[in-house]
Amino acid sequence: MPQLDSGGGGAGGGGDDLGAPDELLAFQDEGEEQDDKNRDIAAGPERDLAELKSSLVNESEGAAGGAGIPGVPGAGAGARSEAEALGREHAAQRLFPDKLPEPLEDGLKAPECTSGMYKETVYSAFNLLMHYPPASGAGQHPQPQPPLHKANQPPHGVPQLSLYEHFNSPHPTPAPADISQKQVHRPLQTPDLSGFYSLTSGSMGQLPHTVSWFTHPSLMLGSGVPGHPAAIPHPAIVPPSGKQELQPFDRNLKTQAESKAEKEAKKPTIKKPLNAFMLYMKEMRAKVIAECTLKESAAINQILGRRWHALSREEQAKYYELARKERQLHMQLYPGWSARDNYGKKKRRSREKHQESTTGGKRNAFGTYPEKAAAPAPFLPMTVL
DNA sequence: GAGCCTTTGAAGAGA
DNA sequence: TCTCTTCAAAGGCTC
Repeated sequence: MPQLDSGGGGAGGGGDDLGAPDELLAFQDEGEEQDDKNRDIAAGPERDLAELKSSLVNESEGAAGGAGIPGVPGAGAGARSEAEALGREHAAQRLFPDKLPEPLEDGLKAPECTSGMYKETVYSAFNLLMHYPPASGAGQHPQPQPPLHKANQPPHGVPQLSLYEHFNSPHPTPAPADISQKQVHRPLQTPDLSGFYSLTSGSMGQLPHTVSWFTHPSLMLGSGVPGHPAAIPHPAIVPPSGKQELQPFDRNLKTQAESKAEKEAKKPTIKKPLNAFMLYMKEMRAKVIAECTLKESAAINQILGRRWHALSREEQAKYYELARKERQLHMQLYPGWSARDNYGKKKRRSREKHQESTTGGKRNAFGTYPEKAAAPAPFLPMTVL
């Protein structure tokens, strides 16, 4: 479905039915955009890069002055020209030292961006893709391959693995314990995990073998992994708000309705599978941070967004395919899960507040600022005054 | 400490 | 069917 081969890539070949139409659409669109993209890359990348760089300079270096206000379009534009002048010379080199196919050329780094900060142990695209087979046959499951790097160890020390990484890691054992410290709910952990890790596919039949060591209450209830004695969650599962559960004696104080509501609220959240860009971002974030000594995710994401567009079709196809695999795996792990489950949980933002204050200027989900701001909000329960 | 910012893509909701 | 909205990650920042 995801026509990954159509682009002459060869990265595809997955024959699954879970391909998202978006991929095809994306590529179709890019078929046209690609020209622009290539033109962009070939003709004037430095200009764009310089602009981006300058804005980043404003944000990162000039943050104290408050000249660059992240999130406010046009903010810091005054300082931009100055920064442009300063940064134009180095921008392209510094931000995009990779005119070559990016993810696989870690060895090339702009000198000014490699001030000893870059560490190849950080999750890199290479690392991720090493777990991802070249799709030699349709319907085949990926064979775990030895990673080039020893560990996926982000700077903060907590392994951040995608589903695919997680389940295909040849050394999955330590991950759950570490992850659980930060973001994973561990409902039924037993001390006898070592043997559990080594379980073979068994009932999980078609999943990679490493999947089997993972179970979760939701899984055990609904995914055909009945009777597993222990649960080892994976990165997609986090406790709500990352908070500790109430102690039993606390619960006794609650009314039944309250406890029920609480119980509902305390259900571990199953996160959405990462899309292609998210996977790409996760891979390249550390690299950008290292190269440009940036830490603000907003700025980093801007860079990554541009880099994403600068990627070749084949390179993007890798991530689309990877994302498709993640979705497939996610689907298998949580058959009953729907994105609806998390809908509205996170963003209870005061949209009314925003609309009141920025009528006409609020950025929509597509990152643009629609002129017709008077468009009626589909649901605004609080607008009754 | 919750939420914002910023990106793209997937998917849900509603017209 | 189309448009709009929300959520995925991330970490500094603001209130």
